[in-house]
Amino acid sequence: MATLYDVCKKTGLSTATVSRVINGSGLVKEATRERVLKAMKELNYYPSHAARMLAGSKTDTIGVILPVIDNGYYVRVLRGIDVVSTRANLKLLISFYHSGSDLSDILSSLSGEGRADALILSNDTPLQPEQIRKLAGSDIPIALIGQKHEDQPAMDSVLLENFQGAGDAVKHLLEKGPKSLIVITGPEDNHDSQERLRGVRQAVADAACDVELVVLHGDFYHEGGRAVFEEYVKQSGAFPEAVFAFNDAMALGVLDVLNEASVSIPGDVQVIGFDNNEIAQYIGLTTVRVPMQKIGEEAARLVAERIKNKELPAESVLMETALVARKTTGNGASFSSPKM
Amino acid sequence: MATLYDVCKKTGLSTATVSRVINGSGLVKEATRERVLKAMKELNYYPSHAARMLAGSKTDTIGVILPVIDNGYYVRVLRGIDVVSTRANLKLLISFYHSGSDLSDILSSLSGEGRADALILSNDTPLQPEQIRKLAGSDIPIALIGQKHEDQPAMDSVLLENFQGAGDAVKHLLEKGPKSLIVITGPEDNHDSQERLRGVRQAVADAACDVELVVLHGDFYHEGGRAVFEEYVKQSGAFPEAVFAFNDAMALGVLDVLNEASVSIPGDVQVIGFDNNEIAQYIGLTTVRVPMQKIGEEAARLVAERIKNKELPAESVLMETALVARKTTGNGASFSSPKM
DNA sequence: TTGTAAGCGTTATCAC
DNA sequence: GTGATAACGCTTACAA
Repeated sequence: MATLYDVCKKTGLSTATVSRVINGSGLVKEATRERVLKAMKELNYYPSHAARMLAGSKTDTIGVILPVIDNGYYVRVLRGIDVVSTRANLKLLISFYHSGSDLSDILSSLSGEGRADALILSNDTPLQPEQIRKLAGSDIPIALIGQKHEDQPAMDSVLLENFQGAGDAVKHLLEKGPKSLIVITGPEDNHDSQERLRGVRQAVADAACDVELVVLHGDFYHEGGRAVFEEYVKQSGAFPEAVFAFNDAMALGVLDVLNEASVSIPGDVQVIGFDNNEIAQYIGLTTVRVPMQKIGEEAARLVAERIKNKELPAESVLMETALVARKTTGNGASFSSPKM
Repeated sequence: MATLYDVCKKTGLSTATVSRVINGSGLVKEATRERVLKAMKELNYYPSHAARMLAGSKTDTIGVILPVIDNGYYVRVLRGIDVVSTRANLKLLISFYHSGSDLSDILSSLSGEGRADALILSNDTPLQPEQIRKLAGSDIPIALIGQKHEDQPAMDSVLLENFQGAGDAVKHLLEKGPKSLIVITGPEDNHDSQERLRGVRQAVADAACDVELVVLHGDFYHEGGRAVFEEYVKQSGAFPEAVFAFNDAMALGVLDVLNEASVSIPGDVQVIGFDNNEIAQYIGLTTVRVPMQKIGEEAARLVAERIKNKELPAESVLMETALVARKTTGNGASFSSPKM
């Protein structure tokens, strides 16, 4: 591997000058510049990332921490992060965590060992913002996705318009004047879920009609949604007229139950999900669109800016959601299950 | 940030000794060891990754290069890579490329700048293995996914049993004795697609029946599959009795056309895809399962081993595929489109 | 505009 | 077992 010294030798210049042309910093005569560039090409020289990190104390790397991906959601977020960080010439060091992994280990190796200049941390973390800040050290910029934080320094967040989105969903459902409305939430400590529930309550109150609102506690999983809904149906002995699941996966579980009982959708029961995932689009599930890629883009933008200027005030970006009305609430052709 | 020196100061030991306990290398008296460990905790010391890289010339990082993910396929592969690399204490530096990005840039920054100890490169690369090797330098271990290579040093590969899988699909289709069989391939230069086509031809020959085999050229995309099939139907003025699309996305395109024409599936037309993606599972598309996560695991295993021992002979792992018979070929309940 | 030289925080080779 | 000390390949004041 050719080193900076080799380039110096070949050009007869000092390390300082060669370094300057590599970094585009400082003033260098154009002729010199070209001489250096030429030598670099000829020697097939690439600056050692390790040495630059050590001497310059920056890594050009963003550490990304995501929950284990298998639902297609975080892939899109990741894609957004990638788009922006590539543009900013930042590499992505990615860690996935699941219930078994120790998040503090990940944080310390990313931040403590200095492998990254900034962190993007997605929601569903078992840690509170304060703990994250403590574990990651006080210096590194952090962007939190889907997690609220109160006054942590150098900590940005990308939030979702959950309240609004959930409200829209409920309004849409109430248009047909159902007597009962079931909502199926996510995990109790999930911020998104909490906000959605607030939105639901508000919308029901605003509607000033007398639907019966029933809140069922789900877990954001298909099977979980199915189970909790099935249980409810069994208990109550009847189907509700409207169901709003706080994500698409659970809505699919609800559809399973409905289809198995040959209930007409949306004739007898309307169903709405949240996310607008691939299957929702494919089968025509009415849902609330989440701009996943944009979320990633914003998170990356925030940390990229904060890397350049650490003094920036903490920013909190709110991402828009939008109701996508489809067949399961009576828009377009009638819904027919793919799972007969 | 506390440094090694701080630990030395605090313990009265030399850098050599402290370094030894950090790395678990060399002999250190147990009492000393504990003293050091204690000091590290107290100082909240983490070894600088940059310095270790520079001095030790290893990065503990695998560079992963994947096509832009939006089909859920590579997420699963990534998950597999993650599982194994986490276990081996290797971090993942991930780059996505798309037609617009310059793969050679990615390779040089990962390998040339020494950011990674090994590379995992997924298929659909515009580059040949020889070019990849050249760009990445001759030293770094590389595992190729889904790409054959001839005798590149320190280059492993993870291949798929495409031939077999495609053959199984065809056999399954021919059981009902269709008069015509359409296959829709991927891009012409795609290795997987080529092998699948070989498998198809062989199976048709072996069957020794007189199906008419028609090969349509697709692109692995839903819309592309739909378009090419629609065109065929228009030209021929009739529906074939069996369709084998070389991935699930295109098979969904075929189903679109069939459903719009209210053709009975599998009564009139049988359809098979390839991949076993989420939608295929959901709607009951017969397909060939690809062990995506296992592919990632194998790739990571290969490079992890090669990092430890560069002299290992090049290895080529063949991953099993398996036919998953579902409704679109008459298994289970009859198929009914979700997209009426 | 260019050069000198002092770090950056480890690892590893020798000695002791 | 432990300690000096020389790399590792760059960045960046400070000089010139």
